[in-house]
Amino acid sequence: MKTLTYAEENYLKAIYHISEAGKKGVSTNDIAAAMQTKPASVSDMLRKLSNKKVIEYRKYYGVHITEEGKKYALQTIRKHRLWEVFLVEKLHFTWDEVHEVADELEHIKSAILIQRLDEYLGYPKFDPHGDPIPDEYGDVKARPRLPLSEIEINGTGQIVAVKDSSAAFLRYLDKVGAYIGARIKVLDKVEFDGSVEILVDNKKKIFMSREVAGNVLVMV
Amino acid sequence: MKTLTYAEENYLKAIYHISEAGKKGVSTNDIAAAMQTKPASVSDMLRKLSNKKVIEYRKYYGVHITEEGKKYALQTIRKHRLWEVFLVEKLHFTWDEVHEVADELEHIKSAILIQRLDEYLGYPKFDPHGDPIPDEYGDVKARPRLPLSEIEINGTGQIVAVKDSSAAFLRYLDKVGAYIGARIKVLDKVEFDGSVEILVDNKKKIFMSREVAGNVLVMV
DNA sequence: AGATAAGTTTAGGTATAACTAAATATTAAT
DNA sequence: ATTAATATTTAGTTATACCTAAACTTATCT
Repeated sequence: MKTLTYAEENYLKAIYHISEAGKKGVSTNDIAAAMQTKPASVSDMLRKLSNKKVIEYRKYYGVHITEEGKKYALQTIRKHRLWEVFLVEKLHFTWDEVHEVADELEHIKSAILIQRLDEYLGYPKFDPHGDPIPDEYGDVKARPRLPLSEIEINGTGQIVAVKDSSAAFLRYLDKVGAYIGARIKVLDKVEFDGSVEILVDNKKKIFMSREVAGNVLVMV
Repeated sequence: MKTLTYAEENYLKAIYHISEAGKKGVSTNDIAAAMQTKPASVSDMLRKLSNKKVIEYRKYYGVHITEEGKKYALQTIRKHRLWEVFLVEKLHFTWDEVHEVADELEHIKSAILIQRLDEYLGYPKFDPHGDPIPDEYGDVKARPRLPLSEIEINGTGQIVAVKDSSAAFLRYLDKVGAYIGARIKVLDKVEFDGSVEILVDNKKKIFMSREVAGNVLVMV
């Protein structure tokens, strides 16, 4: 069991997320953008992470996360998402308020704390944004999901996650009446601008632009 | 609102605790002992804390915490103790397991988090060790308390706190049948070694050495 | 292919927070 | 009032994690 610093955990988490999205080598620039830092700082860190064998690093050719690195990344993600559940379900945070706080809480080291928290929350499988919570071995239950924009007319499903979980986007969703867990039906799709009309929970009709619908993930 | 680093918060908390106990200037050596670090490191930190005006520092003559410093120290103590209540009451930690974890949790920055946690816990006034929880303005409800060793024969009271809250000491107390909140009566005091015989909750007779009894605080 | 652009790394510097060893100040003891 | 003991500070070093500026590598364009 290696000990990673906060910064190392954050970089590893970012690298994991980027490689999950793209499925190939992750570039220094992408990491710098995700971490809101400079490429030079990223190069420094990649050397450190490589020494700790949590990534494979070939200069100028981007990085791949190792199996061991994935394990650490998933532990951090597990902690982050469990704390998000806690904040929303127990402390009544709204789902757009939890991110920053969970980003701090995810680094608390105690293993027993996370085990007890998990138990206390009733072993949740998904966080408030609909993202799956890895179990203590790093296994994730993936849901089959599609962007709302790709569901055909009269297709139904349940909103299970969002791609862009920025506070602004989440607030916007709440405002128009969409939320994780909402049952939806696509009533109409406008050809020329790609916007969709959907029915939420069989009672509320709302419109969404192609941009928004592309960021809302639905389990069909 | 200044931002203090984790290390600065920890030093300030230690300085506050030591000055509360002794009521006068706090020495570099005392701080080094409390922080498990070297005097040279303490000197470094005192310069930094002095620059931030949270302590008054005269070289070679120890430090005094300022009013502003006290405010920050009490905030950290408030967070520490609220998290301890959470760990014991919600996650069923025993009172000797909470210290290390709370030492990490106390540095989480979100003010709204602490406010909501306080509410969720029902605005507790004392932590699991019986120590008072400062309110959001730093006000503490102090309980009048005496070491158990100084209570006279037939005197009664309630265990409200311990001076030495080390895990070993707390486990020992639990083992002999003492705990925070226990109602006690002093049955006998042995002259030559200072040990005491006490009755816990009107049903269990236990013995305590002078050392142990001196570390158990009783509200009379 | 050679020039330019884009991406990445290195070199050198800053701040935090620790350390050891040496120097200095204060306090206690004869 | 010196000396000795204790306490404290300074100087110099290390490690993390960031930065800017310059150098270098790879990719792209004509």
